[in-house]
Amino acid sequence: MNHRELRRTFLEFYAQRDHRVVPSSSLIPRDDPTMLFTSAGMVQFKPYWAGTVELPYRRATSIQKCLRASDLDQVGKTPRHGTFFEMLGNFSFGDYFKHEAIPWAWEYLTQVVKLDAERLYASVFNEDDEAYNVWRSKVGLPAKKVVRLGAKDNFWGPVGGGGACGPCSEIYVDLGSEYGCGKAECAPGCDCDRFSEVYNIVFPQFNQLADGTREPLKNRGIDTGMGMERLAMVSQKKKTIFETDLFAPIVKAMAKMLPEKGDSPSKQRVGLAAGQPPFSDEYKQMLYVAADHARALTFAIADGAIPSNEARGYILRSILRRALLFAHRQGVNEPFLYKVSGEVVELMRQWYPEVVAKREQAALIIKSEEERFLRTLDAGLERWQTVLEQHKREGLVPGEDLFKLHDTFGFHIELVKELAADAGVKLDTAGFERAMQEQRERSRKETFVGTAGPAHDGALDWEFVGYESDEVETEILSFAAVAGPARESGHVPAGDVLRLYEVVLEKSPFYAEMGGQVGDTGRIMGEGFELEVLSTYYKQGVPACRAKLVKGEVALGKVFAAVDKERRREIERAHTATHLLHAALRKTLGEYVKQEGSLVEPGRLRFDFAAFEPMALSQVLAVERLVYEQVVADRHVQALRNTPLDEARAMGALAFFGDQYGEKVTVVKVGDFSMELCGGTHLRSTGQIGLFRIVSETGVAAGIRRIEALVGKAAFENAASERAIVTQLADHLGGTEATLVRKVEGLNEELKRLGERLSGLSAQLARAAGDELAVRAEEIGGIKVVTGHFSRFETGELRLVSDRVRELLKEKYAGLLTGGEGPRIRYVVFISPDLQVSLPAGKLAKAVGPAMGGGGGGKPDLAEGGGQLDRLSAGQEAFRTAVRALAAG
RNA sequence: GGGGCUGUAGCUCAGUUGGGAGAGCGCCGGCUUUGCAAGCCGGAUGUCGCCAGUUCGACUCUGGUCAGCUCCA
Repeated sequence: MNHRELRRTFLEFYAQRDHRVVPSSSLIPRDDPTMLFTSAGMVQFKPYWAGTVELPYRRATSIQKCLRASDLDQVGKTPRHGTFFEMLGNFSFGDYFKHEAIPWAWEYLTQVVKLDAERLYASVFNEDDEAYNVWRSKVGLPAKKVVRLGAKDNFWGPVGGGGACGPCSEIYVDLGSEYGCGKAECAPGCDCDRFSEVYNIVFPQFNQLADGTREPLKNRGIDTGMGMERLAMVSQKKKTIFETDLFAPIVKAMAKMLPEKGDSPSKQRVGLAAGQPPFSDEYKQMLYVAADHARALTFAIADGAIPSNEARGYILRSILRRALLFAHRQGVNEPFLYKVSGEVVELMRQWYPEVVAKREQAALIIKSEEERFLRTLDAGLERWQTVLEQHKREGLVPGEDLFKLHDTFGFHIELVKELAADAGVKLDTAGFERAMQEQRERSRKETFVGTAGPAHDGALDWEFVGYESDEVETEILSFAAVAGPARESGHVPAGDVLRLYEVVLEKSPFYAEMGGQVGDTGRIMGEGFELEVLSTYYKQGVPACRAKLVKGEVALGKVFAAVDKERRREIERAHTATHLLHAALRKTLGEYVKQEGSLVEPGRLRFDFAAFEPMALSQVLAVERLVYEQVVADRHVQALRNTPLDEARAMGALAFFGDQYGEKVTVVKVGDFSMELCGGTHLRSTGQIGLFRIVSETGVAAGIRRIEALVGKAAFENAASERAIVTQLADHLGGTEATLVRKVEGLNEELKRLGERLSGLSAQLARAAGDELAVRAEEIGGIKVVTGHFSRFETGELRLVSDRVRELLKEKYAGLLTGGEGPRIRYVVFISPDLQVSLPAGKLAKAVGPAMGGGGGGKPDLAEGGGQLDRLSAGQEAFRTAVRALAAG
């Protein structure tokens, strides 16, 4: 079956069995900081087993985009490893269990995909007799084809920091003994490539808490995953996933597109253009690596990730770099992945409209990242050459240098190993590991590591009431003492305990950081105690207030909670303004403007969006004007809560980041100007924004622009201080505000003209002074000695004088010229070339300077220094004495 | 969050015991040529990332800071 049929038949198979077909969620998991990328099909369903949300359906099936970088170094080297993959899955939430899931999986593989049942095997968890019996009696597999395995292979999860987990049962395909290790005991679960796992059926039964303990799941059920790529591989009877129709068109297009270049190894390829390649193994590996990595990059970027130097972005960067390194070894030295990305889009456009929509942006981002890395690659290769020169003789490159290459130039040890093999030198890898270990410890030591335990057990019944109220009488449901970051706790006097707590309220008016809007601060007052709330954030799905105890002792029970109203209003100004800005950008630049990220703080906001080029000043002004119009029109801000997602879409509300929203959403409408999905807090009407000012428009990455703006009081202060500057400028320059610009331009020109005139005049004066000094030179023991003081000359002019004197006296001369009006003066000492060895100017200055109450130094022919005017004659005397001493011999 | 490297003309970069800011390309003007490619002559390019400190004197040394690259977390 081709990949189209596999997708269609799988979804149909389970749809016929009453499963809701759910679209793939974004590769970037919503509000789950423990995960960088969606790495399994079940990620979007995690809460359904936990029972923390209402179930919209009890059976679901999906084809989920996934990305795993954990086996990055295997990709391209083995038949079946990849970073990006599609996961086919069927799911049950408190509905059917092992008795249905196992036979269905078997039926799909044998009846629909028509895999040869003879080659299929099953595995179950050691202790799972139930699953074992289903395989034996219901499916009818003989005992020798059902293998019992340990927790390593057949106990699944949890994915991320915690959640659903349980035993699993897997279906393996025997690819044939030629793939195997040849050992007699080779069977499913063996490390070799013979038995390939295709269908993994997980039975989520437990909920794992952050501390590692497990409790029974509320909705036990089924969670399956079948890698699209491996399924295609066995269905299409290919040796590797890269030969399936998921990769072959990409690989083929790439082989055509890579140019024959210079004297690179790629030149040796024969028959490439015909697409019938006798590729070398290395070349083939490079194509596979690039095909996989281009898929990962294209999809991740389409979902909003951007290569960068941290966390998620860094994984993308590593992936991209790896592809380029493989290509580089094959003689490819220019950006090409971005073109491959286009092929990826072509192949997948039918199922993933989001990659089509973002294709230009993805290509742009990949290309600029490729260009950037090719530059560092050059710098690193240069560094490698110098290191190589230094250590070629002993034939061993020290660990420190290896670390440096890795640390500073991003040259992974694997790459350096290849380079070393070419150059015939060995590497001190032990020393390298030591240096890496040291760096790890340095980092760890400096990093603040989390707080003690969780402040609650995750089963609290709380409610956010901050949309309506700033203050509320409520209860503390749970609290726990926490350690502060090193900085926060650093100044606690010895013996005193820093009194920081995490507090969970039953009805909380405090907005917890989410969707770019920062968390609230405020106060919580209870019986005999008072807490100052420093920040509010979600911890395991529950809003927690981080608070400092300012009085008494914390206790559960009744409290009065009050948000810092003024600060909250400033935040809401920024948030409502963000919506206006977003809409104004779309009206000004075009509907293609897409929000990429946003930060909402008291009085200020940051808004990142996808755009192709910097905004013109006129566009910035147009956007500001549009926002202004909405502010003065005082539009009503309306929040439609609990709107079904489909309905919100139908209304035309802007939604971003794929489908990371729940089934019920809040739509925020500002008049008829803006409509977005948003869970944040807002003003009642736009007039409350007061003042909105864009303060910068910059680039943050290829294809991404960033606008920073101020609102309310901060905007007012900003305008006020600008006016103060303009007024001051006008005062100083003696013009009006209207003529300022012309005035400054004029001054600049005049300054330049005066400077030119001055340097011309000084040159003339210096020349004349030199003429006179040369004539007046006194003789000391055959050496022509020149001294002179010029109160209006600086060092530069003094040097010009000395140049003229040199020109006239030719040889056997020594000069000391001083300048400045005092009390501090400057001097230069100059010596003829024939005397520079016996009487270097630098040495002379060391004698003259101190004599004048200053210092000095310089080169043999010319030295400079400074001193006091009232000790000028002492300096000149010291100078003559030194010359006299030389003359005397 | 913690390290390392880099920051000099529009671009690519030189610039060591701290002591006159440079090269190539590009740009502007003129000349030469029927035109083009080019050639010749001349010219302007600069807060040496920013702020402090040390020093008689800082592109150079020290500290801080910002930006880019890179590694670790």
